[in-house]
Amino acid sequence: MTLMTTIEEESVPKKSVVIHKKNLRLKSVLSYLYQEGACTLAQLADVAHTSIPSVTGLVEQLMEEGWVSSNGIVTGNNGRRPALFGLRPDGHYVIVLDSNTHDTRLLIVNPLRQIVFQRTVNRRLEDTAEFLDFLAQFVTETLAGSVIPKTAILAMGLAIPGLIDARRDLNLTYSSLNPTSQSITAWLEERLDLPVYLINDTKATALGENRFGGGLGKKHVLSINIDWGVGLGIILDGKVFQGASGYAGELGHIQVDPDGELCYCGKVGCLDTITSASSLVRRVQRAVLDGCVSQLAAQQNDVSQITIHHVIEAAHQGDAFAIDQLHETGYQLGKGLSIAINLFNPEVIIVDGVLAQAAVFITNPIEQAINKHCLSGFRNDLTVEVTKLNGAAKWLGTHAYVMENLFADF
Amino acid sequence: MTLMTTIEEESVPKKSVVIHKKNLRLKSVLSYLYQEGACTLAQLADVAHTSIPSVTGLVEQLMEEGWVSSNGIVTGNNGRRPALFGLRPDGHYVIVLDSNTHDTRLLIVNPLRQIVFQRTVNRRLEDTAEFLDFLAQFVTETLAGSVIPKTAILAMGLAIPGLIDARRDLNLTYSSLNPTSQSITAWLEERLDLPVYLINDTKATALGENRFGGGLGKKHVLSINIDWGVGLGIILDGKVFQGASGYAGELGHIQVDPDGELCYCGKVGCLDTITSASSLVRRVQRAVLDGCVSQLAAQQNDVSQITIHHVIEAAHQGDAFAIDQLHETGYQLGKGLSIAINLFNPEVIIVDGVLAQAAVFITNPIEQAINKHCLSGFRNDLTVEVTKLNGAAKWLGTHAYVMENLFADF
DNA sequence: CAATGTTTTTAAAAATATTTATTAACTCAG
DNA sequence: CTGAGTTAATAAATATTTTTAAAAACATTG
Repeated sequence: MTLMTTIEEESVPKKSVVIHKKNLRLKSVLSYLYQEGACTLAQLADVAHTSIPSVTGLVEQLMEEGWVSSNGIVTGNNGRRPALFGLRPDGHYVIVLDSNTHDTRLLIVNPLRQIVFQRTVNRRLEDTAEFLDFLAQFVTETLAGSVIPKTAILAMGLAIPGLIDARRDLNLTYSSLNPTSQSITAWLEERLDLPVYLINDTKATALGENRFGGGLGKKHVLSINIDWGVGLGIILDGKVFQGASGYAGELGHIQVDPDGELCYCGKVGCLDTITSASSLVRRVQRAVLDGCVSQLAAQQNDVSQITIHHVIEAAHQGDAFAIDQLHETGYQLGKGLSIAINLFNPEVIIVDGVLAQAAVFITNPIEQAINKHCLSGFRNDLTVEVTKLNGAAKWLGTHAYVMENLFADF
Repeated sequence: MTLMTTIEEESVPKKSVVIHKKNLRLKSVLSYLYQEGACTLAQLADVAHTSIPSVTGLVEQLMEEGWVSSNGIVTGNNGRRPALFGLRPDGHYVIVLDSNTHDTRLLIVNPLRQIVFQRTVNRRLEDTAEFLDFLAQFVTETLAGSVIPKTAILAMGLAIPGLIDARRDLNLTYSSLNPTSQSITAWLEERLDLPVYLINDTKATALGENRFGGGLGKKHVLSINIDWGVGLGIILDGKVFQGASGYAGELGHIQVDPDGELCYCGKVGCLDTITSASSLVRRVQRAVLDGCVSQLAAQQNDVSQITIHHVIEAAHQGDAFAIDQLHETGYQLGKGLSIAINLFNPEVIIVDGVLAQAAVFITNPIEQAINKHCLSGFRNDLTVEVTKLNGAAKWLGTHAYVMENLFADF
């Protein structure tokens, strides 16, 4: 599947510099249009570092290829109004597949980041070889049943949790997923006949926040995803930071308590064991059994029914016990985050995941811990925010990851 | 002071794209020549993404401006031998000023990274307003006494320890250094009539290692500098990582022991209090007083004479006590480093500073700790090395920092 | 030692991009 | 509602860069 009419000749071994430069300009035009929406030729000439006549030619080419369409004109300005150009919403769809510990979700997203099709299935990510089969089948089936023709789909992005080897596209945590002699992406690409991009879910969330959420325009962003564990997504210099192998950001498994609980990773006293949403719920359940004073005590006869949502709900209603519990988790999390802050010196920290709904009940204790455990210099340039994307950060980030990689491959 | 005959016109508000592109090409040619030494036109055309006739023009221009000279021809190859071009060693000198807790050192370095003049004065970095005066005077005096004309000097790089605000060029640790209403660099620039670049010493060391030492060609490098404290220098994507404000990499002040010693930073149980060379010496001195079995016990009547060099020397001679002490420091350091590894997922860790002389006596325990505290994925792609630059990493890195910034400003 | 093959350099031609100038579209004031 | 003032798009002219071709420099080999 070709991305676009390649400018390249058939049998030229070394890419000519003029083609290389033209591709570079096409890439920056498309990236800019993707990020900013409709733009004028002047703006595009600016970002592509070229002249208006040149960029006019590029845009014409992209219009012929179905990427771009004329998109009205600017109003209100003085003088002649510039024409606007933007990505076309039809065609060039990307599949975003999000498989996590709750369910599996497939989105078909257009270049304007609108969801044109959506399907969720109640099957959670499993550490089995069959699960990849399921994913491939799920995609194939869904596509067969949808009105969107396969040829209109450009690529797929797969966001999953776990330690992902970004060079070999393997998942070290859910290692049964890895095909015997191939990468996850190569396996899926073969089955689906589509370019596939693999990204860790937390990294996708961070990218989504950086491109379209609270971290918009910021260079260095940390995003924490509090769910089963604590995931840290890192944006440095406006790019997803992967590290040498793709494992960067394992905050959940740094040791914070040498005498702590045994973590599922095999080590002792990991941050995960203290500050994840699941450990919070476990603590609450135990306390309710022990007869604590709280509206959550109403569930005393079946504490297993208590979920993180109940705790957050209770806190919002003023339940002191719930607030204290969230405070404790937030404070411990903030302590762990302080380490990351000392090392990364970020501009924003964005709280994502289920605990984001706890709003100030989680950000306040985090800030408190940061104030105590970081030098003042770090704090002055730092804000702690809760996501405003309402859970969309992950798929938005996955989509952006796919699109930006596609553009980069020109 | 102009870097080179600017191609820019006098009163053009918006830089024309053709000038911008030419400057970009000049920059990549100069950077490449600086990094690689002598090159052929074909190589330069390659890195500048342009044609050979074009790069020939650029090189001719740089030769006229005194940057570049013809540098012999390649021998041995088949076919016509290409001419080599390289930076000229005369002129375009850069002053490297290194002020630390031991002494203050001034180097004049040519574009080939050869030291053409050197002067060390036995005055250590002080947290006083007068110290900046001293630095300026030291530079002025030295220049006046040297045969190198002031006009041949392009810029100065100042490497100092401490938390440096890279956007405002202030030192938060040695805060008395900061001029009342200016940055450190602006103040020095005014006094010396030279562009001045400020860089944290550990970051300079990391850059030196990445460009010319063990981290050569690697993308993600951590360099630890063990001296009075523990400094972590971070190279990500081949660039010095500064973070939002320039504070990135404060490994020394993450809390590793909540019940530990009080650190000079005001917090408790910082890594610095456990793993710095100075704390190691303190522990050794105490043990010697307590009558431990070691060749170091010979100094029992005046333990204050025992330095880190004695301990390392003893270890190399097989002294079990010294080896144990180094092991303990290395292991604790490795534990702290494991956190940074979990977050940065680097390719190499390079040990610098006085403890580098301890060689395997320090790297072995570090590796041991990493093996215990990091997931296997991280370890597989990671090596721990001792610097091979013999203490030159810092000034080499400072020089590279200045040169690369100068080129970038074209 | 000349012929052949290889690679760099230089020169001329072709392609491409940028500037400048012109035309078009539109406000707003009088 | 007309003309001055603005800004955008287009066209023509200019400049630059790349490509292609030819020449030069050198090694190898029969």
